[in-house]
Amino acid sequence: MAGTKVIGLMDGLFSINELAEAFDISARAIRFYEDKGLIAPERVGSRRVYTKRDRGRLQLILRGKRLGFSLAEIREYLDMYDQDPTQQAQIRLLLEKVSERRMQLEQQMIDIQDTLSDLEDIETQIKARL
Amino acid sequence: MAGTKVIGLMDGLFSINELAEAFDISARAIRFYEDKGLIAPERVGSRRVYTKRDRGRLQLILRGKRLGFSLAEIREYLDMYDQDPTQQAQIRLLLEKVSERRMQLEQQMIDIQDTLSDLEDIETQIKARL
DNA sequence: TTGTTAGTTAACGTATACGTAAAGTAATTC
DNA sequence: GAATTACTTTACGTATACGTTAACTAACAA
Repeated sequence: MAGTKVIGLMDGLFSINELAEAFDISARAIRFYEDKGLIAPERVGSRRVYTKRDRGRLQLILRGKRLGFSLAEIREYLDMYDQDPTQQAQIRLLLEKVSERRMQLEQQMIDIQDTLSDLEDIETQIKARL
Repeated sequence: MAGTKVIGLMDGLFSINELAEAFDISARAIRFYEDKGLIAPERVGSRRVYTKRDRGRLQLILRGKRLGFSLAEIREYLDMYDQDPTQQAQIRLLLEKVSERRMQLEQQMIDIQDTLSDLEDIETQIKARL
């Protein structure tokens, strides 16, 4: 079973390598996310087959990573999405985390500015010596 | 020698714990940075004594960390600052790195926006059910 | 003199997120 | 039927950034 074409996998279905390529990550990474319970594709024989929904989850995983959340945290939020979306308490918790992250980003922006301005000073000094 | 007050340490001089407290990091972390060659305080006996300049370096280290640079990278840039500041090539390299980081931050901002907007959708749906 | 405090070095331990073989299997191609 | 392709599971390895004892030392207070 493993190592076959599975004939295009039908519409809206993807192989692990298709997703890996699409998102520019390794297949190993995707399997790792599965190990950690973040995603659970169906199997055709032993091979993983991903639906559009799985693809969407993967996208959320990657967004979470870019935001600096750990896989464990991302897992919690994915589970949250799966459950009844009326669980307001959890949504508030997520809102809090996102807002924390936003503050961090704002600090980082300041750091970038400070660094750039240090660099400008140096460049100015260099030019002054010429 | 170790375990003394060192009588305020004079003006503009700091103990490891003073710096740890000031920057809200552990003394262990500061020693770790020293191990990695990012900072090199003088000793009075066996105890570390930090000057204002050391303090400045520490601040740069922490800024670098907030920007997502590894300690190894930060070390390179600190070394750069130490050397002749006319080494334009290195400054350009740093400018590149900072600019890369800026792009990442911009992506993160987009991710934050996307996440917030997902959350808004959920909240809207919740309210619609009431 | 005995604590107490504030430090020291040395070294093993920990978490996260994969990378990287190694060895095997199944379907398709030649 | 042999080779190739595209997977699969298992499991050890790696990098980063410290945390955490453990055992020791020196100055000062009581």
